[in-house]
Amino acid sequence: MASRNRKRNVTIIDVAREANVSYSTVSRVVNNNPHVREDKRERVREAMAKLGYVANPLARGLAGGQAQVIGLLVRDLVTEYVAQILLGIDEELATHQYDLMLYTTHHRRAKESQYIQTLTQGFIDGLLLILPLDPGAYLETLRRHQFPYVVIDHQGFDDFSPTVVSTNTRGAYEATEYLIKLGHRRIAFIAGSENTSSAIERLEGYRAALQAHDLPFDPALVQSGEFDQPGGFHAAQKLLSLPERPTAIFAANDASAIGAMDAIRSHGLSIPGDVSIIGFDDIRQSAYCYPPLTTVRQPLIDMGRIATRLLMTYIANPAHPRERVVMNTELVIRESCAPPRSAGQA
Amino acid sequence: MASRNRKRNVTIIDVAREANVSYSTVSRVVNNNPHVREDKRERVREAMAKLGYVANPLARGLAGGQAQVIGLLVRDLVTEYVAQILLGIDEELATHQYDLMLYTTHHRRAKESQYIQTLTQGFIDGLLLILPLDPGAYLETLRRHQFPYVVIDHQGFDDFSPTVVSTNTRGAYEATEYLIKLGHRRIAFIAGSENTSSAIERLEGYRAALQAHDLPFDPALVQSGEFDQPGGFHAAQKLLSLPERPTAIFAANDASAIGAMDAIRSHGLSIPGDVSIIGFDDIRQSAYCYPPLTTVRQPLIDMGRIATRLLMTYIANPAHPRERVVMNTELVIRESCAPPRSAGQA
DNA sequence: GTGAAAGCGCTAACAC
DNA sequence: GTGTTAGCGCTTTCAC
Repeated sequence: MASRNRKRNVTIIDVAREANVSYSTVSRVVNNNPHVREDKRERVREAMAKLGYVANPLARGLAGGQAQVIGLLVRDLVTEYVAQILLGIDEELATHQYDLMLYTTHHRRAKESQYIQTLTQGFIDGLLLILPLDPGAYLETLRRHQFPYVVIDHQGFDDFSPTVVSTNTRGAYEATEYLIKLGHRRIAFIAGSENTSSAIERLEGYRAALQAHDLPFDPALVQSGEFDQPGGFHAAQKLLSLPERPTAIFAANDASAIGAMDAIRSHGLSIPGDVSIIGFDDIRQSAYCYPPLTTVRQPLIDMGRIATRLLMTYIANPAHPRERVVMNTELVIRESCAPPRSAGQA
Repeated sequence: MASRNRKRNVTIIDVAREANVSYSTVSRVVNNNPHVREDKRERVREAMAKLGYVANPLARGLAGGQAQVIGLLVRDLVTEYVAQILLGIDEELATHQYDLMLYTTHHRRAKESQYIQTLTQGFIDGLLLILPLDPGAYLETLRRHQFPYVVIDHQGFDDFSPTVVSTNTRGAYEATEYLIKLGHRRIAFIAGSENTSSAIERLEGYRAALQAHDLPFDPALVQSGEFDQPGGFHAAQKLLSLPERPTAIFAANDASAIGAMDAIRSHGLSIPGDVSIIGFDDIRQSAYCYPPLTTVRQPLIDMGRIATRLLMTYIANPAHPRERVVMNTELVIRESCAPPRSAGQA
């Protein structure tokens, strides 16, 4: 264990000596405590500037104050989905003088609760969770610790958690309805990872739209795509090998839609001529794939931003009532959908 | 300032009491210090397990130990380029029991040095820097503090810094040569942000290839694309308005290449029929844009991974000699390049 | 309003 | 090998 060769940094004590006050006064100034006379406050400020004082977040955290850091718990960093949310978080954070600690679970449940343990020790002041794997296991812990947190894109289970979600069901409904109105009758669905509520809700939206338009729900037309590109590819493979091939595919997210597009082409079929395809999320790739993907836009950046804003509120004011924010999705029509070849029959 | 309602966590002292040893012994066990008798070590381990002890990183850091956290200093999170490197870092970190602290400068130089100040206070054990803006200003500070760090994708300025880079010059040379061999004579270059060494080196590679093949260097054919999509778009606009239009464009990165593709199409030109285009990086979008982009692949994930591995080495062994790792680039041929229409003349 | 002093949980000398 | 103890830099009572 190599010993740290840390040069002594300027501490609160140096500042106190320079300003000729006790060091608790310096602490008060640093923390904007109003009980300091104006002239002293000024003197301290000058001393801080002169010495180039920077608070030590470690010491602050340890002593029970704010570390000025929030944590972000995610499954992985691979997806554009997470990247976009992260973008929003980061942007918002910049205006709050907070830093970000990244906790990646790499899809292992055990890691989630393990992290939560460390977290509540003062290293971070609050926690953002994107699409948690198994929240039941530890949201309770967070609440008991009165630890500020906000969940992004997860609902169900738990009605007490502050959450930012989007209108998954309605978005899926609209996407499916769009295909129906184009004249499609055999519409397949590439589902997301089971037991994520967004996946479940999108499936619900799909079924609801079918039902509303008196179309039968055929379980054979639903394949899991695991929310990723390879998953979408394989799901589409199966769907396209069906005796009665679907004329349109609705994928539960863009990543699996893009995988599905590969599969469609590898079957020698054209998009949207032979098969229409629609996704969900509107990640950057979707506008640039070929043909540009029609999709349900989820305001990911805003979701990250708003979740962060909520968290900041809860940190500043622990008594603040916890909210649940629902963001609107929006159908973005590009070029991957067309009426089916047999549309005339409709 | 809301006071933290922190429930008392299990500390080293609780473990010591449970195991009936002094708490420095517990500390030794936690830190794998060999000077502990096996039976006591075992007893401590059991006590830790029983009580569910988790070390407090704050206290460890403060007391001069390792916080088990490394920092990552980046300009922004917007780009696939950074996202890919981050991916590699994250993957490698997972095998090391280290966590990641994210510092985003949002392109403001002042923030960079401000961060460095806080960093050297023990919050993190080491620092990774991606494409630093103004390293001269603080790499010296880091060195003086003997603070472990690794720079990704930056060279020049500074010969003492451990670095991971790729063969920018050679990659650009090969890309340009590829276009030349296809028969192109008027090859434009969309440059990256000035004063980043990778941008400079890619320009060098481009010039060197022209020279090697006895083609004149025409400054009018070089436009800055700022390494991003809008930048690439505007640069291409200018290039395509030139009296003698280039038949091929080499963009200093994929993001600007994709922007350029938009511009080419908006001029009513086809790719690669009228204009060939080649990029640099090989981000995910490149394989999925239309037509799929020929590009110079830079092993971004590996660069992140290797940089992290180096950093881990330096943290564990401060005396370890600092290295400079150069990663090979590779030409990835897809469908955005073809011989010029007038190739017969060549 | 302000200072003194007691921790926060831990590492690393230092004794034995 | 193992225990004792002095900090690390700060927040927060508690007196005055």
